Amino acid sequence: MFAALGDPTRLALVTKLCAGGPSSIARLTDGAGVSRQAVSKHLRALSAAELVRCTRLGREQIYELEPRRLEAARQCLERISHEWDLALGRLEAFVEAADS
Amino acid sequence: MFAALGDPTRLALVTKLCAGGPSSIARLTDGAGVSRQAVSKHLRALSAAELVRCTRLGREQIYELEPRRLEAARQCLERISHEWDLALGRLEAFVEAADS
DNA sequence: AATTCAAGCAACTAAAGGGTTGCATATCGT
DNA sequence: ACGATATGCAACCCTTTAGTTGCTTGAATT
Repeated sequence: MFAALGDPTRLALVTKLCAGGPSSIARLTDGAGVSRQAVSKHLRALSAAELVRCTRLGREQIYELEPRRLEAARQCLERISHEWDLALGRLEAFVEAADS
Repeated sequence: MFAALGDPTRLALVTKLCAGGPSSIARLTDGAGVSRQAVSKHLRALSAAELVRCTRLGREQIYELEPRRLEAARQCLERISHEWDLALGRLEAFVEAADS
C-alpha cells in the first residue's frame, strides 16, 4: 500500500478522488500532466492495491475510492502511527537515561 | 515518505529500529536477507527522507529513528487518515442519496 | 450511417531501483 | 604493529516502472 501511494502521480489521483468524488479517466487525466494511458495505468495499479474501484458507465470508466479497503488502510496507518508513538516514547526515555 | 516506506526491506528496517532501538548497520543487516551494502543503501534512502538519523560511533555507524521528522510523518498520516474519513463519509452520503 | 468521444491494447524507450561484487579505508583489540 | 571488523565507494547487472505513441474497439450523438 505504501508502494501504491509512493508515486506522486498516484497520490495526486487519490487526492483528486478524495476531493472530487468518483470520476472518469478522462476527467482524472485533466491537469495530471501525463497522458491518459499513464493515468489509466496508475488507476489500474491503485485498483490492484484495492485502494480504488471502477465500474463501467456507458463508454466511460468511473473510478472511485474503495471504502472497505480504504478503511482498512486507515486503521493500518493509525496502528503504525501508534507504534511510532510508543517508539518515540522509548526514545525520550533513552535520552533522559543518558542525561542522568 | 510513502515512497521511502514503500519498499519492504526499508519498512522492515524501520520496524526493526522501532522495536530494537538504535543500532549499527551490521546489526541491522542481520536477518535482513540482503547484503550489508543493500542495507546501507536503504538506510541512506531513509536518511534522505529524514525518517532516520545516523551518528558515527567509533568505527560503527549508529542509525536511529528521527524523532522530529517521525512525529511530523505521524501527524501527516493522521491528517490523511482524517481526510479519508471525511471522504468515506461523503461516499456514504452518496450511496444514501442514490438509494433515496 | 457517419462521426466523435472514451477507453483498451501493444510495443517500445528511458530511467530508476534494488541488488551484488571487489576493493579501499579506518578503527578496534591484542 | 597486525589482524579482524565496520563501513564506504564504485562499477556493474537485471528488473521494474513510468511514460509515450499508434492503432483498435465500442458506445453516444447527430
